[in-house]
Amino acid sequence: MPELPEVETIKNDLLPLLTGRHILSVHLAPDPRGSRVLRRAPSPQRLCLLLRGRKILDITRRGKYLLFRLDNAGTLVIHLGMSGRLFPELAGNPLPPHTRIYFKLQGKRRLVFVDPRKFGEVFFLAGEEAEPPRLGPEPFDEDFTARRLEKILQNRKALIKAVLLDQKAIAGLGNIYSDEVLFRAGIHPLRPAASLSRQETVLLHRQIRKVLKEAIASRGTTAADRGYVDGKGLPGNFQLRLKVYQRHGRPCSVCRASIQTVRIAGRSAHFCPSCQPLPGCA
DNA sequence: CAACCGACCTGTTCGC
DNA sequence: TGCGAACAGGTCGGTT
Repeated sequence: MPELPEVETIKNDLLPLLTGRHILSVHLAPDPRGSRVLRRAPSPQRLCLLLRGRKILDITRRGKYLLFRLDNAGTLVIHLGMSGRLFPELAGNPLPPHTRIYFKLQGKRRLVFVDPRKFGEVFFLAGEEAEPPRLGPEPFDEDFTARRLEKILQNRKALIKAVLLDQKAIAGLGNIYSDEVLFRAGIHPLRPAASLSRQETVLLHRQIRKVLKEAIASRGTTAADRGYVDGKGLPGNFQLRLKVYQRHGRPCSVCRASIQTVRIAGRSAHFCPSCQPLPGCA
């Protein structure tokens, strides 16, 4: 569930604590069904070999992925999945429940990856600027223009909500922020992506950046049923600013209409039927 | 290839 | 009150 703002917050928290430090060793928690956390990694032994003794030069983010740049021209990649938490803590403390992997670091800390639902993943990519494949443009990159978004939407047959969730189209949006962005742009989630006007596309582009920026400033969203915490173990604040997500049946903060839910692309989409009208429907 | 759907996973919520 | 069913969702892989 951590989406772009949550991953960005964690990255910013970890950056001053971890850059310049060495990874002393890698430890995999025993798992009776095999280690799902390394399902895409080379192999536990090979990963250990690649990481042991490496210095963390920098930490960056691409979409929802955290990228640890290492001094062997390689990149340790971590995706938090639905329930993943990543935080440094003092060695010697008991490992938290659902710890999948941890890294002993230079100094008295270790970096712990906790993930109850096992959707998260750790792997290694060769290359100084390697990044996970098949990701669309980064919302804050210069080349993500309204024009580029227009091209992305025009070529799609899917609904706008489904396209916003597709990481190959745009990287970083998940269910929370796609709902919130559509609300602020006044666009119904069931609209076909290709049906948006130029004006609507420009508005959507603006709101993607605006909502993500606000959410980063609020240190992410810790929703009712979600255990997101930042790199310091603290919850975010953006849940206080949500307009539609998980507000089914409650009054819209703008027009007081009842927030509704519809199923799209296997996800629940929340929207205001009055602020986000569907053309052709009364 | 784009679109769609089931599988993965477990803590929480819902319904009888 | 209790217990099982349903739900939550990011990504992958298989199918159409």
